[in-house]
Amino acid sequence: MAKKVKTNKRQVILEEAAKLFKAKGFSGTSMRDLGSQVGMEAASMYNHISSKDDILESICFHVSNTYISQLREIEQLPVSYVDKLKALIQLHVRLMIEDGAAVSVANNDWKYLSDDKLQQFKEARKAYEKGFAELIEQGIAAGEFQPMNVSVALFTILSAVRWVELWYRPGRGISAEELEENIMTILLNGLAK
Amino acid sequence: MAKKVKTNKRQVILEEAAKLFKAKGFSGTSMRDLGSQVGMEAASMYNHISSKDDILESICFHVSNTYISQLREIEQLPVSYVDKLKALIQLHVRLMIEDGAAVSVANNDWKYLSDDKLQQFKEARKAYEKGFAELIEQGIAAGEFQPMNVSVALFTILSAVRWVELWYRPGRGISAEELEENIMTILLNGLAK
DNA sequence: GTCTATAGATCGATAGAC
DNA sequence: GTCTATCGATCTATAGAC
Repeated sequence: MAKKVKTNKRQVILEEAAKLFKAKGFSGTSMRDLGSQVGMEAASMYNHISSKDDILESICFHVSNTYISQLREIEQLPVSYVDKLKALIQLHVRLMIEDGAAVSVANNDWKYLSDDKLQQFKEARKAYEKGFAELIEQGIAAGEFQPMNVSVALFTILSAVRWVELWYRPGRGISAEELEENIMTILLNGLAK
Repeated sequence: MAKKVKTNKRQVILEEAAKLFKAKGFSGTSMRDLGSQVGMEAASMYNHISSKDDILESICFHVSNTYISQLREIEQLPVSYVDKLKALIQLHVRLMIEDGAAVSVANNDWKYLSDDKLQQFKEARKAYEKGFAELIEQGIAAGEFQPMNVSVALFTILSAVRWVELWYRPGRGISAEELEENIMTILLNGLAK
């Protein structure tokens, strides 16, 4: 017997919630808003999720887990630091394009996580930033990058890829590949001639 | 008779509101929260402001007006395009450091502006981006910048300075000047050796 | 101009019928 | 598992005493 392809209703709720949270913020989105987007009464959703906080947690940790596991893979690649940095920039641009709403929520609404989950999320983010920073540090030590303040470099890179969330639309006349290339060129080679 | 130095209570409300909106978002901040921060009952603040939306509008348009008027000045300077770009990056870093809470609100909570004000704000932002983009375009035409996608360059620059809002603390062991220099170097010359 | 009290709307979440 | 109905809390804003 073929396994039933389960269109998990919880998953639908999480996806619509990410879109609404991105558009109106976690606090600005009511369970009634979300219900009408999902096609359900607010009360009915509680058969699939346990609370509004539950939704936020699922979205945020799904994103942070994805980033961290991908970083671990990139760290192990037998390539130059320049290529590792390129791979990371590519990762950010692609996650932003493929799962932009969830990434946006993890970037902007994580602060509404309840106490212990907030702590967990901050630690996950710190771990990610630490791994990323080490990669930059090693790249400088290896002579592949200019000597510079590692924190400034790290956050400049992380921020430079974040605007994709606010700006990118499929019909904008630029493909994901072109976008990655342009951003990488600016970050690696600079704007000046 | 000396003119009374007016410690405008409205101004205090706006400043505390910017801090709270930055920390908890516009929707996540209640008038009671704000009142207790200001040292007043929520109801009493309505003698100084007309609504919660009024507060948000004042903050957002104060910021957008500042950016636009400064851009107009920089446009008129008799210097190279590289120096104009440097002046703009400096402007962003300094406004972020000096008035970070308000800038943060204008960056993140403008979407809660009510209909007509939202329209106005979007137009102001578009005007700013247009002026900034033209500066990049002219710099490319003058041979000072690498030929590249102007929109990508614009938003990479704008984003690269935004993280300062999330990261900068006076005691972080880096001055505003060092910060500006580091960011300018990365954006103009790139990370690669 | 600040307060207490509260109107009126809306919030997250639950109870219980079906 | 979805609905209607509603609880109790909290929201913005106003009324009116002082």
